[in-house]
Amino acid sequence: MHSVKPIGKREQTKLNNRESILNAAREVFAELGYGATTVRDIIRKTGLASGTFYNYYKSKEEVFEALMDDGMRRIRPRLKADRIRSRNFEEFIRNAFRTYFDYLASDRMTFQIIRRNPASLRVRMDTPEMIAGFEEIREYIEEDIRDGNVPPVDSEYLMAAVVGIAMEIGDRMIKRPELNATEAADFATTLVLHGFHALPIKTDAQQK
Amino acid sequence: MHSVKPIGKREQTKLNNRESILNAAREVFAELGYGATTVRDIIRKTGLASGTFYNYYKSKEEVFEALMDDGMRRIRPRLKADRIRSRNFEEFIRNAFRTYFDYLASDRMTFQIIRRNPASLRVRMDTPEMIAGFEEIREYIEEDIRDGNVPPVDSEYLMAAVVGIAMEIGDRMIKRPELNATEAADFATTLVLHGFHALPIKTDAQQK
Amino acid sequence: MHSVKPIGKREQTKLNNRESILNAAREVFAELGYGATTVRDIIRKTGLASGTFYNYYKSKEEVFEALMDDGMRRIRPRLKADRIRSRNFEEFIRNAFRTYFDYLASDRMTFQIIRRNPASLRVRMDTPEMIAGFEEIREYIEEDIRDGNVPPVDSEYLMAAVVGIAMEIGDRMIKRPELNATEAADFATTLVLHGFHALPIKTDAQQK
Amino acid sequence: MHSVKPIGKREQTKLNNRESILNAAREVFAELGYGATTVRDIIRKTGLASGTFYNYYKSKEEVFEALMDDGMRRIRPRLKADRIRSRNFEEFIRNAFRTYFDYLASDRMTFQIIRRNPASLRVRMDTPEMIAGFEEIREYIEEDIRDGNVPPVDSEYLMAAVVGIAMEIGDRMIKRPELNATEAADFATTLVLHGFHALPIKTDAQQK
DNA sequence: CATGAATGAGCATTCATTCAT
DNA sequence: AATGAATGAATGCTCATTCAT
Repeated sequence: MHSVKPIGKREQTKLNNRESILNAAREVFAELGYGATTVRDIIRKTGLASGTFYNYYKSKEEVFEALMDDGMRRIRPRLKADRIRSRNFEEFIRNAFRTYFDYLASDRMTFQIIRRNPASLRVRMDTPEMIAGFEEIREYIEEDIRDGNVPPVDSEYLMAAVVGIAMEIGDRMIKRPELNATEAADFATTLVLHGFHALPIKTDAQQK
Repeated sequence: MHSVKPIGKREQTKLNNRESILNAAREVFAELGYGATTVRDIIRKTGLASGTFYNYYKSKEEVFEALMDDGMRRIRPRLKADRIRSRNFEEFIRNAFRTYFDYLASDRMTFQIIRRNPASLRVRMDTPEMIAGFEEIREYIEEDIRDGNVPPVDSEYLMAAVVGIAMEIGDRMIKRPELNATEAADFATTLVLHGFHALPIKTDAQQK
Repeated sequence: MHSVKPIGKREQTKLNNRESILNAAREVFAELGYGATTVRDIIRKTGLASGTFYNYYKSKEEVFEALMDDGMRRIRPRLKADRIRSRNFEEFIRNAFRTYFDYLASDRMTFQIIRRNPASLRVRMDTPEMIAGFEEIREYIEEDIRDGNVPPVDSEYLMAAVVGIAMEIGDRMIKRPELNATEAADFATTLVLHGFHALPIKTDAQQK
Repeated sequence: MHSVKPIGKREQTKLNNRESILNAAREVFAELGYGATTVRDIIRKTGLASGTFYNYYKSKEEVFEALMDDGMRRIRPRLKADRIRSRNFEEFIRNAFRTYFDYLASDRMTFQIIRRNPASLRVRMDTPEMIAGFEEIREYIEEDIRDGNVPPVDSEYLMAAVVGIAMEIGDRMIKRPELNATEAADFATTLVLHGFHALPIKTDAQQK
């Protein structure tokens, strides 16, 4: 077996540069917050020449979008897998929350962009990839409605609720001293499936 | 009968200026998005001299914070009233969602700040007032736990879920052609109280 | 008698700054040529802060235009005076050329912008003021046509010819070791009035 | 029979590239104006790689010069022919103007470089070729002075006047709705030969 | 307390040019 | 000879902020 697609030195450099910029951006965003970050900050951390940056992205917005899309792109296949291996809506919701909180815990750094900011300004970008991800969830819901597994509810609102819960709980989760994705997923799942009075009881160990 | 609290001409001017700045800011933020707005833009719309601005606020962050706090300050008393007149947790949740979605519908403009942005960048600022508002909700929950009205669940996560649901559903609501705060409140309430299978059935009239 | 319009310190500064910028620009343009000059070069020579420049002009084009207009504005009244005191077209042409070449000789510097450039790039800006000046000449011609002093010729072309002659001869004049505006004016006038065979004979003294 | 000067494939490519660059430059200059045009713009329109450009010219100045020279080089032989076939100075002047205005009408595009510019900045480059062309005219004049056909006038000024008339009238000509090189040539010729009162009368057809 | 011009640090961006491939 | 990504100096310009009036 041999390398199917040999990569020239030029191609390699380009790949590396793109990667460098993304990494630098991730760090700077996490450090300074999105609003305070300037293109120059990213370039500085990159070590590349300023002109080079513009061969890859043309604004910090574009880098940020790439970063967000990157995250979403990693999640969506898992979400699709969740969907396939779940036997019913309950299971899908459970798996999806689990997937999301696990991912969050592992890539904590990217998502801390949100924090740090002096005035704690939170930023979220609805990139095409993210919107597509949300829509996918919505479609799953509609499929289940069609199949009679879910009552004919407002699928957009249900999706929104799921997303909102994931975001806010996820946000609190990564601020806690020790990350417990399972706990967060259980909480979110139960709430969506059965409402607050079915929520897991908090044992002493979980109190701070 | 006389004016209980006579206001000097100077005081009045100060009040007016503060108000002008806030209004100008609200409009500019809604128009340009938070990120793209500069202090200059706000000043320009104000008609005041640039130096004057700094007698009131010292950055766009501060104005934005004031704007957000303003909203929160208007909501919190209502939330407290909701709390008082509610006989149980269920009622409180219902009233709180209702209050929030009604407010959102009435002050749609301020909240559209979030939108508009070319790259659809969403900005949210966790001002002290907002955090306090969230904490208040959390305390209500804990009170109810202590009183045995609510099982001893993770109050922070429950609060986060409620907030997340309110935000995301609220967000979708104001994007819909006709605003229906009742519908949104019913949806959110039922989800939190009994889970998704109890959600209101979508009638034909609601489908597009 | 007293100063009718006392000028505050602020006004004075503004006047001075405008003047400084214009002077700096004139020098830099003369030194580097129009094309090679950058706004920063002008600012540098000015000594003012960079932002200050933009309070007065918003590009080098605008400064250049101001400079050109400035020259034209100084000439036009004299041209009008020439017109008034001339008893016929011949006299007007003679006086006008004379006025122009005199001005050129006195303000040689501004017009040397044109020169110096490595590739000897010549630049001319048709500012509104200049166009107006040309049109004025044209109108004088048309007036004379109406009055029967000049045959009904193509006034635009005649104006163009006069302008072209003035420019090119003027250009050669300021490059000569010693400026002789009278000689240039005589030459141009005779050519326009009677054609080349009536041109003044060049004496030995004038040959180089 | 065989090709007298066989051209290798390499030579052909080089010729093509040179041609491409010149054509691209002509278009870009006409579109953007000289000042606003960058080497990049030219390269982009060319389709060649940026490095390739530098194998042929080393700046936009050089390309512009080549472009101007190109025009001059096409005119000069015709001017020389005019000279030869003219029996006297009058005829030469007439033919020369005619040649120039015809050329202008046919290559209108190149000369519109001058126009277009937002601030109506007019650019003229005195390339060696152009200077040589002007000098040639001057030499013809001096020859005629030596031969006694023309009185001993200031040949530089006369040449300058002819050039100035050609330029300014030419400029107006190409701005007119329908190009009439004959009319322009007649006008210019008569002015130089006999002065303004001999100028062709403008018939009604020519008035707008 | 209002005013608004001056300030200059700092930013985004472009661009001519080089040079390894 | 052609290519096109990398380079980094340099530019135009904005902006928050100050402070004399």
